[in-house]
Amino acid sequence: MEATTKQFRKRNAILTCLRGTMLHPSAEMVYEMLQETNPDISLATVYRNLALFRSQGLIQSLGTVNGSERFDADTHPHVHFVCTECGAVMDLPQVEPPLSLGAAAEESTGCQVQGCQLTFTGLCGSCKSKMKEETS
Amino acid sequence: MEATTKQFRKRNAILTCLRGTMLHPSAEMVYEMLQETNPDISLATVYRNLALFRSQGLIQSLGTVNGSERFDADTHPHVHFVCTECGAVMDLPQVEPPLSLGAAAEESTGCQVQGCQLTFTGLCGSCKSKMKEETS
DNA sequence: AGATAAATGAGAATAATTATTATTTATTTT
DNA sequence: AAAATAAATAATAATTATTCTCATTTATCT
Repeated sequence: MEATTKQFRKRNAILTCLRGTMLHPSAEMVYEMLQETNPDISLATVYRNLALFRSQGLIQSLGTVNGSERFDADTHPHVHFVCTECGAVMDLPQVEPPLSLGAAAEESTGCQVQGCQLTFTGLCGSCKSKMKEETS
Repeated sequence: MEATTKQFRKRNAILTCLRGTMLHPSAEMVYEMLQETNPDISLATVYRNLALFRSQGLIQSLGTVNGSERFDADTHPHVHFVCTECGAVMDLPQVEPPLSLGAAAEESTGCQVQGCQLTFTGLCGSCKSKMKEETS
């Protein structure tokens, strides 16, 4: 038990970090968040384990925002919003992912659909406010 | 007229190339496609002008596939499919983009929605076939 | 305990993209 | 039309995110 836990201490810290945030962070962001509690984890280990988790289906990639790949520990189908101003990525739990469209896609193209990603882009609440201030 | 045309000869070649393909190419792919007709265009010029076109709203980015950003000269809302095996990006004109969901997103979050991107991932027809062969 | 295997740290290597600078090309001014 | 100014480009250096390498640590198995 104790030994087993210790073996994956860093690995678990990375997964726990990702599961405990709503920021949909990049590898670098995970690394920085871990500095407080686990300053002995290297950036390479973060990258390595994120790749591992993804290959295991434990996490998903949301694509890149401003050049950096963003990750999500929630692998259930759900919709995202990306702020083009500040790069924030957030869930839109109020919006239903249109999974039914996947079947239509398969029928019409002969592709085999495995995943679906719906992302809205625009200005988040706080960036929208800032824009108004600057104008007024 | 003549002079004006000449001034933007390379710029136009890049936009024309993107408008004339269904491949949703990367900057590198555009560069390679242009080699036949415009071997004197440098890769930097391709990058520079793609960034310009995007800032002007003439083209859109579809995000990165296998590390490279892909572009689309069709800025109307439409759905895409990305093959996780070969990296092909194709339109799914049969699938209606769920634009109405954008309003719901705005109401529930206070964000200002400006764009919407729906992408299905999986195996394209030809990669699906190859998989079957290997299994049989 | 000794041998084997897995995980990690540190930094080098890679690949995509962006920035810099000199040069070419076009436009405007005189 | 010549000179001056501005824009676009080529070539390449610089940057940034990510991956790879390898020596070292740490754990597991015998």
